[in-house]
Amino acid sequence: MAQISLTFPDGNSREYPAGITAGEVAADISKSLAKKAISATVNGAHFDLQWPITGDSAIAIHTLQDEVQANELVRHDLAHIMARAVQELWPDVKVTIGPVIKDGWYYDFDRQEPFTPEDLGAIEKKMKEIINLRDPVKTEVWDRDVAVKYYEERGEPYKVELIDSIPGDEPLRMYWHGDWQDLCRGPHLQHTGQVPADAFKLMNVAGAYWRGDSSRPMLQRIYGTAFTSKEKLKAHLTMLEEAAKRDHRKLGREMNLFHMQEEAPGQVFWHPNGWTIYTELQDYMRRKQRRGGYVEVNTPQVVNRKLWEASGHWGNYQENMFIVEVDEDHAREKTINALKPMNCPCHVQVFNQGLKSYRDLPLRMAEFGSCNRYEPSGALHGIMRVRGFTQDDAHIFCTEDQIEAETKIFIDFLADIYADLGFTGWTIKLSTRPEKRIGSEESWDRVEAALGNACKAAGYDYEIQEGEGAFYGPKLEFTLTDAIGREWQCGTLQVDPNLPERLDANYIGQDGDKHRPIMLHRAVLGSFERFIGILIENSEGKLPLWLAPRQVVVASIVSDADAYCLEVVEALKAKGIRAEADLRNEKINYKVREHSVGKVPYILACGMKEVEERTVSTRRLGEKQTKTQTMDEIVAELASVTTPPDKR
RNA sequence: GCUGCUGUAGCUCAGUGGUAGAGCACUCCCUUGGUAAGGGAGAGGUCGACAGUUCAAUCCUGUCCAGCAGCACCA
Repeated sequence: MAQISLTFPDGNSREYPAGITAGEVAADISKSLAKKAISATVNGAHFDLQWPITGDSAIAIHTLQDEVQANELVRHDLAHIMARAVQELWPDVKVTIGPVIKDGWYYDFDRQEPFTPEDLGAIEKKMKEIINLRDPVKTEVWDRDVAVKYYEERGEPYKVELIDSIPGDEPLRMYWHGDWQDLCRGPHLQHTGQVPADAFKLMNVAGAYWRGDSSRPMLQRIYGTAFTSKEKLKAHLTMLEEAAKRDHRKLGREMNLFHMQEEAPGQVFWHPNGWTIYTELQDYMRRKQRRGGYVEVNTPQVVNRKLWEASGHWGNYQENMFIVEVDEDHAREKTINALKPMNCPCHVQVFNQGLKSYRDLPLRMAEFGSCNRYEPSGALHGIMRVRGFTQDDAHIFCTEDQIEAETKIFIDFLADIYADLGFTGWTIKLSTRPEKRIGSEESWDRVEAALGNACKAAGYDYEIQEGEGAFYGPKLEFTLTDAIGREWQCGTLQVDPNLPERLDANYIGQDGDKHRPIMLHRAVLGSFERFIGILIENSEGKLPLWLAPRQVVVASIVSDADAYCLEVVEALKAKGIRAEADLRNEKINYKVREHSVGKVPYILACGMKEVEERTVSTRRLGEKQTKTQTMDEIVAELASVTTPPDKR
């Protein structure tokens, strides 16, 4: 038999007969490795230990210590083990697919009755039994016809459909965990006992459409989370609890920022505290935009359907619009309007007033545009996904030649704002031409290149999302990473030659002829509502000083200090600081606790000592240490730390 | 929109086929206390809405509304 040479990660290589499996190689190295080995990477691809190696290769044998591979295998085997457990408990349940996802896996089942939380407990118990069986994992390559026939006989239509969708040249692999069998690409562990039995947990059940298609049957999806050790599972569960503490819906209530109620689903009732954040952020954005060369406009909320027909929204977006019918007296027919879901058509109307010259371009037209969209009920989520919201929207009217420069200017503008708001980690994605599109290939070539070049010129890399652009033009998406690693797509820049065409926008060029401008739709925050939700979750409610709704509370320790507390509050207010007094008949411990829970960044306590010395006892949120400062000192300090970043 | 779950006091949640309870918050009283909950008393609810079953429904059934998780959606 031919010999092959296998090179190990340490650079050493050994000769083996061709067709040897990674498991046999592990056994050749040591008995303990043979036992601990879970899989192997051969020439960069991840295989299980049963896979024969046919040529010279670089090989690395993995154990549970190799986090990346171990997580994948453990989660993948757990998906199979769970499916087996479910079928052992309820033999009539049909299996579908069960992939590995971030932090775990899921498996979709077709079953008449819903799974209950008690069922999850039973499944988990059964899974542990299966793990303890230490059933060897076996694999075979099957002929398509055999596999189809097998699944047809077993009444597993979903598997048959899956086989049909696997390309004909791809071998069909079958895997066994004991007697239980599943169609699977692999790789898998040596035996079920290699799964750490105390490092997984079934999380929840939810509906999911077969193949992600809302016109197809809804299946029941069970989610699980798994790691390579009990400690890592525990750390993950703790992290989930931490994330729950940041929930903006919970903090919004606790900090008295806003509420929502049945009569206005998906719309926000902003309370004084929340509205303070909103207006501070908006004032900041307005200052930035003015300095960034934008003109600000404001356009109507309720607009006749004629405009939406002309813009194309009536045809493409109608089910997402609030339609308003007005039955005017003596009118022959009802007037039909729609609440604007976007600002762009209205901005073109402003652009179209008066004849524009090439000298007017680029024209950066901004609006804090209040929009209403009839979002599907299931999509609503706190203030993050709402039906009424305000965008930090702008449209840049320009020539095609100006796209690159305008894009670069925008990226710099956005980077500056994200930095001011405390987000340093963010990425750019460039979405390119989709299959269904308008416009010439040459124009797509030029515009996509312009966006890419602008990113590079601004000093940023970007990831390409092939085919994800709008039908009329490519776009950039700006995604920021929050304090606990979650990603939020906020900023966007979209190239649009279509709407100016539909709404007949034009300008007089240097040549004296009429020309069509291009529109760049762009936003930095996205919507104020969603962005404030992100700010709350990112900061766990401890907002930057300049955005904190209540910046200082001056709390009296004894009632004889009340008058002095009011004097301190007045001195702070005179500097524009949001200060209030807490003169309630409560102990200082109580007041400190309450305002700490309420995320007030500064608590100034005053007793008779402070009254006599004209000082305050300063305590910053989260610090146990207090410090005594004179009134002048604290007023100056707060005036400085509450200054918005663009005014520093 | 789809599947499942949930809806009881301002908040967090118990509970029962015979019209309801706790803790915190709130109001009042006592207490003037030095940096994360001092003590006492009181007030507060058409039990999400509408139908049905029943002598009787907050509880059982149905429809609707809203929320939660996931899916789908986010021209």
